[in-house]
Amino acid sequence: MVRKKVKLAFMENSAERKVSYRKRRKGFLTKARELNTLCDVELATLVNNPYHNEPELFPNHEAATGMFTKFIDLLEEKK
Amino acid sequence: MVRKKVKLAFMENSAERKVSYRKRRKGFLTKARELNTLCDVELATLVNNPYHNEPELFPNHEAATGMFTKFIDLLEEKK
DNA sequence: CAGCCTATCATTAGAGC
DNA sequence: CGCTCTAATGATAGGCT
Repeated sequence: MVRKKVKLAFMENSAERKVSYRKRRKGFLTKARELNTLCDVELATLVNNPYHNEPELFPNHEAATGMFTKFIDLLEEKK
Repeated sequence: MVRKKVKLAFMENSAERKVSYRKRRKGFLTKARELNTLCDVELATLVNNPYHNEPELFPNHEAATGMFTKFIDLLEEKK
C-alpha cells in the first residue's frame, strides 16, 4: 500500500475530501478534548459542517455559546 | 527511554503540564489549519491561554470574531 | 456511502542542553 | 525556562467490505 504524503492543499476529489473530513473532524475534536482535559485549557470551537446545516460545537452547544458570548462582550467593553 | 502511556486526565505536574500545553496547542492549531485547508471547512477556535491574558484565536482575531458574532446572531434570530 | 483495517506518516513525552 | 532530539504512541490515507 503506497500512501501519499499529505500536502497542505485543498483536496480536489470530492469523495476523498468527504472521507478525509469525517476522519479529520474526529481527530480535531479529539485534540481539542485532550488539550482541554490534560492541560486544563478552556477552549471552544465552531465547525461549519459543509455537509449539514448545523455547525458543530466543542465542548458542547451551551458551553461554546457561553464562551463566544463572553468573548464578544469583553471586546465590546474595550471599545 | 521509557515513555508513559498518555491517559486522558489532568496533568498534576505543573511543569510537565505547561510543556505539554505548548506542544499540544501547536498541534491543535495545525489540525485546525489542516481541516480548514484540506477539506475546505470553515471553522473558528477560541483558546483561553492559561499563561497569558489574551485568548488565542483561529484562523485570526477578525475572522474568528466574525464567525462567533454571526453564530450568536443566528441563535438570537431563532428565538 | 459509511465503517473497519493497517501500513505509513504525524505528534508528542521524556530526556538532554 | 525553552529549544532540540527521538523513541514511542497516535492519527489517517488508501484499500476493502
